[in-house]
Amino acid sequence: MAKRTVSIYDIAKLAGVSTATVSNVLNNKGSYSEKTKELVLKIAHEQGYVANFAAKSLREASTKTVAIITPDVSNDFFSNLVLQVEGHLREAGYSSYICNTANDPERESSYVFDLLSKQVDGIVFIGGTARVPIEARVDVPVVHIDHTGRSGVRREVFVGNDLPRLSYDMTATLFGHGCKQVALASVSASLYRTAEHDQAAGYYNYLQDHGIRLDKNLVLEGPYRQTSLVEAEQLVTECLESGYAFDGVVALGDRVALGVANALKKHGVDVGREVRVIGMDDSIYSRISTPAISTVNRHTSEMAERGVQALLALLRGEELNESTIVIGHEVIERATTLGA
Amino acid sequence: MAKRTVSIYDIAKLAGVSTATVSNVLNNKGSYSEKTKELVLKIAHEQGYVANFAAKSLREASTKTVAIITPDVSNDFFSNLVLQVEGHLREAGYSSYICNTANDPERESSYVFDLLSKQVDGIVFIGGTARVPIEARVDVPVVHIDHTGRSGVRREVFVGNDLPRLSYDMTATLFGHGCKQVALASVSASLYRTAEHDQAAGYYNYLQDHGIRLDKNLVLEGPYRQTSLVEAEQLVTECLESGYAFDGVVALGDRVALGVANALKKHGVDVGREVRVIGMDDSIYSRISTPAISTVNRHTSEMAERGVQALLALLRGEELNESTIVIGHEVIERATTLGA
DNA sequence: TTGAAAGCGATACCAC
DNA sequence: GTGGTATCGCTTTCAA
Repeated sequence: MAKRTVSIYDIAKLAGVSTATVSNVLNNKGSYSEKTKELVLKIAHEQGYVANFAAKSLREASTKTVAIITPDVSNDFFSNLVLQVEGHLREAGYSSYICNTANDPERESSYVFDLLSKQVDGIVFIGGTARVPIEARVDVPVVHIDHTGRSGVRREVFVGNDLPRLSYDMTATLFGHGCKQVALASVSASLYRTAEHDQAAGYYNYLQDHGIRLDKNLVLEGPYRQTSLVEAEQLVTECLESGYAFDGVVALGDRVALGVANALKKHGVDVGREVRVIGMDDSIYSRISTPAISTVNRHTSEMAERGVQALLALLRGEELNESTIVIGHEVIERATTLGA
Repeated sequence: MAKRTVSIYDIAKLAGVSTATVSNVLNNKGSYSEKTKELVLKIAHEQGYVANFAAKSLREASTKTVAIITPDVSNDFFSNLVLQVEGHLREAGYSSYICNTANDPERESSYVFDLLSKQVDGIVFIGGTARVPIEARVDVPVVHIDHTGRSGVRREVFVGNDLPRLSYDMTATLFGHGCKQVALASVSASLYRTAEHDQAAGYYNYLQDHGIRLDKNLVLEGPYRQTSLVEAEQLVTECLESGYAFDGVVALGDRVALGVANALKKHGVDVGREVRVIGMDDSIYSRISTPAISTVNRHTSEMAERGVQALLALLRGEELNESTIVIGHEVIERATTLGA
């Protein structure tokens, strides 16, 4: 701790060699004698040398860092994706900035500028909008995971489920159990409706395909005010107290489903028999609640993996032949639809 | 997009001024005429200029960035802390690296080296160990939130609850309700036992203070294998099936408490009346489960706030007169102890 | 008010 | 196998 910071230059002087040689040794590049190598390494270690990342990045015009931008890391659907993406990137030698926008579009765009300044090599959006500020000249590759909408960036790829189909399957599951009046429950931030819109589509499509008349009183939509759980509970309570009847609920999210189930339970409804409920995400919420909530596994591991694969390919400068990667999904039935 | 990247030099040339002036204008420093300012700003905007952070950091030997190291961002106790810390830092003009160690000590120490290389201005540890690798010459300030154990860093401060006292209060709550046989349930990674050790202490202390004999069969400790919830469920099940009786459980964590409650419910026990359970963290789990779980609010907002305050003070070069900041806590009683 | 130039730490080309 | 040196983009003295 003699000097404020020990640089490659200090090592060079101490070892009696040039900075070029030190750099070579430290990076396993070029050529040097075994003897020099050992000496340099020894001194570097003794001095507690740590490479200055800023200098390296400046010189190389690359940071080996990518940004992961997500609306809410405290939501475990997103946090799991973030963690997996981060893990795969790490294996590939990339560090990640994890950026939480708290569903705030302004923050999302301010992050983009900030990250551009930080010279990230790529950006991964998880959830939220695909709203890259147009003034921002993003020329790094961008991957959108569970995202909808275009952003106008040159090199970008979308990875996610077929959302209309996913909710179609949810709806079909309920009708398949003999439900006659199926409600839709959705809680979302108004500014971020694109994904919810796609998700709701499957519900509408199913009704249409089967000649079932849409009852707008059974479309329970609310803003994301407090937590989706509480919000959903309220929506269902209001609906019940208005006297509307239903025997099935397609809930766009497990937390929403949990809120729905809670409201029903409080009204003495036997969830799973009298009213069937299906959520989406296969989160821990759906597993721990009683009764256990039927849901849809969205194959997030695959999303993360394919997303990172695509990003790495773009980073390598490869051209991708598909700009949209569709990930499968799977309905998981539990007590709230099986009634077991 | 004519050039690969537009630098301060390009702006200077276009505006017919020097880089020094451009730098001044862009940073509101030094002095310049209103006219120059407007011209520079206009050109910078036109060219889509974005400051190169690496160059700036290199020059200033400061990154205005701090690292937040945490064992598990998918645990909402930690993720909430992380988010709050990040928010406060952001307000103070600092960016954050969020680093997830996945409870892996190797990763924790590799992060430290990595971050040192990235020239972070400070480090915030949340949860986990306080194990800063001794070979690492950390001379940036370090704040430990909900952490125990010293690390040997020069400028560091600890912020957290009085854990022995916290669990003492939990235990007291159960005995206060007339419980006679109170068990302790704890799930933790063996490598990270320091915090759990402190937490368990309160339970032991209470028994000792009140002349209650410790029954080791009622100490339910398990490793963190799958999830603490499942693990706890298993521990309690085993205990019940071995024929040990208890009428109260101090669970070190809400997820643990939830697992305990689930196991009891499955065995037909009326949780809250026959057996009282108290968890810790006041997480969403304790609120959404039925019956609602009694818990301890650990004042995480205050932890985050005081922690960041301390870090900022250290960053400013101030000397702190206290190296340990104790945050209060509060028992929140719900159905699992009130039996309502 | 403005500018010339040094220097932060690392890399890489090109001589030797 | 080794070393001198220009360079990345920016900030900051010190002069003008």
